[in-house]
Amino acid sequence: MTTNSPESLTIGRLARAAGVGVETIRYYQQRGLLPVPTSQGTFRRYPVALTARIHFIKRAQELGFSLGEITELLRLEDGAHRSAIRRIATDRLAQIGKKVADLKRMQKTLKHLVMECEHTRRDLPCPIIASLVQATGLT
Amino acid sequence: MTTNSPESLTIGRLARAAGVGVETIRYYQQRGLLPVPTSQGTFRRYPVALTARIHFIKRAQELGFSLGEITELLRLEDGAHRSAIRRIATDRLAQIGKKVADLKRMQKTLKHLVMECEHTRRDLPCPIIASLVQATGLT
DNA sequence: ATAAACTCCGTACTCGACCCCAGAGTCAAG
DNA sequence: CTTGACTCTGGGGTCGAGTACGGAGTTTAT
Repeated sequence: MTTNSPESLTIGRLARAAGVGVETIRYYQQRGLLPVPTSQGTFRRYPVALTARIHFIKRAQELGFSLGEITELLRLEDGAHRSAIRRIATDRLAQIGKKVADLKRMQKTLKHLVMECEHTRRDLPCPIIASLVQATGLT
Repeated sequence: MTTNSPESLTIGRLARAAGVGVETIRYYQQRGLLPVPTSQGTFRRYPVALTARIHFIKRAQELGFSLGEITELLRLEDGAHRSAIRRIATDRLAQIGKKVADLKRMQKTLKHLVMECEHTRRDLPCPIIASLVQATGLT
């Protein structure tokens, strides 16, 4: 009996099908993102459809959602609670906006410092270090 | 006799002076960012000047440098190796640029999805969920 | 003189998203 | 039927930047 029913996969095959590691699947089970099938043999069998769920998770991660937020999204997966879903997305957007602003501020300052450093005479103190030392005289 | 020699502080006073926790100082010592004074009594005494060093660290962190990078910067603190310092800074700039690009991509996709979701009829599936379920239609 | 506050030391825990390992059992192919 | 690839359970480790804790000793203020 080659139990090659295309309906169900072992965890390893599911992992390969979904492009993740076996440990990732176990971890998602632990976190409640994936169901743990009741094993009828010694080994558990996973419906092929779970690959779609894993892809969902991965795509959501690419958009920067945490596994906690993704758990929420999966709970609302039927799409019935649109406003709740939108809230999760807009919260995330706010986080992203804040982070981008922070990074741009850093970027601006650093760019400025690097340029200054490139154009300051060698016998003067490095402006990058100087700006970090700032008011208080270090060294 | 108030033994308030203004030259040296206990770790707690140094921490308060620098605006960090005592544990942070110990952690920085462990990481080699701060020297461990040889204690002449039972308790160690810290020169006031160390507050400047801690401020240096904190300001560098605000620019997004990791403690590892800051260790490097402190090693080059004399400002003699300007090109090495610039390399650290430009490396960091590259990281920031990459991160900003990533975040903007996410932001764009998410904004688009939220807008779509707001303007799609209630009887149709939520576009946010739909986009996660389906194959990657994201940039 | 006594209590509060502090210091030292070491260890362990936090968060997030996993990865790696060991040992025992099991399944599928040749 | 053997071999090798797989699965199960359970636990530990990783990274970064700290935070928390516990107990013993010490200093300081009253």
